[in-house]
Amino acid sequence: MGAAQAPLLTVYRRLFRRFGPRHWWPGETPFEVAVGAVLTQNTAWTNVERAIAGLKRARALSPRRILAAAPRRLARWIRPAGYFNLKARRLRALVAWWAGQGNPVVTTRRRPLAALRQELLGIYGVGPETADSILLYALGRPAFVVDTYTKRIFARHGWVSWDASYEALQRVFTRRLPQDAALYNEYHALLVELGKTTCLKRRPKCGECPLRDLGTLRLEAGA
DNA sequence: AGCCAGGACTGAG
DNA sequence: CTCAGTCATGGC
Repeated sequence: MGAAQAPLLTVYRRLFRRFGPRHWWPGETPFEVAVGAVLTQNTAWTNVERAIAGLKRARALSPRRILAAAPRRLARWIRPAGYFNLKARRLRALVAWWAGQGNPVVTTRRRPLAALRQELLGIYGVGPETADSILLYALGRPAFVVDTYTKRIFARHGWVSWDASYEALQRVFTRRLPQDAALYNEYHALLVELGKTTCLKRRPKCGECPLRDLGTLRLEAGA
């Protein structure tokens, strides 16, 4: 530790200076955050907002209402989020788990992070990123969220390999940063902002990237 | 008119 | 295990 974690904190400070606090996750309650985590899978957030608005308009944004709804109806409410049939099923699976826990924010508080993460991964439609998003942004646990932007940004700078696995990429962060939910919260949000505004897929605006001159960090090799 | 978006599951090899 | 195919709307 010590010197090894410095580069990642430097990256963080640069992003924070550029973009400021992101106030993530957009969502009024932990339950809404968890729902959003499923709805946003491979989907633009603006579409997720419409879907959540649809649920609210139908007064259906609660575990009971979602579990009671017919699949068709649930799918119709979340239609703007895309993949609505698929996501209706995934949502139901997650909400069934959520309701079964009582209030997960309270009931999971003392459970080991790794075990809880494994349990989430066992839910239909919950993969690594969705699980970590729920852990971090709904449950306040220090689970670093890795997404396409994270990989693209770090790989494009040559700091990690393009074919690094999710877990490998996550370890780069968790092994070099303090286990701090507030830090992970802001860090991921900042990476998404950089990804949406600057580190674009086809036409990256590398000239505007605040990380441009950081040089070689070799985050994997040193780990 | 494509391309892209805060992925995950499935079946084939 | 790796990997293409699948799922679908809306913005640019």
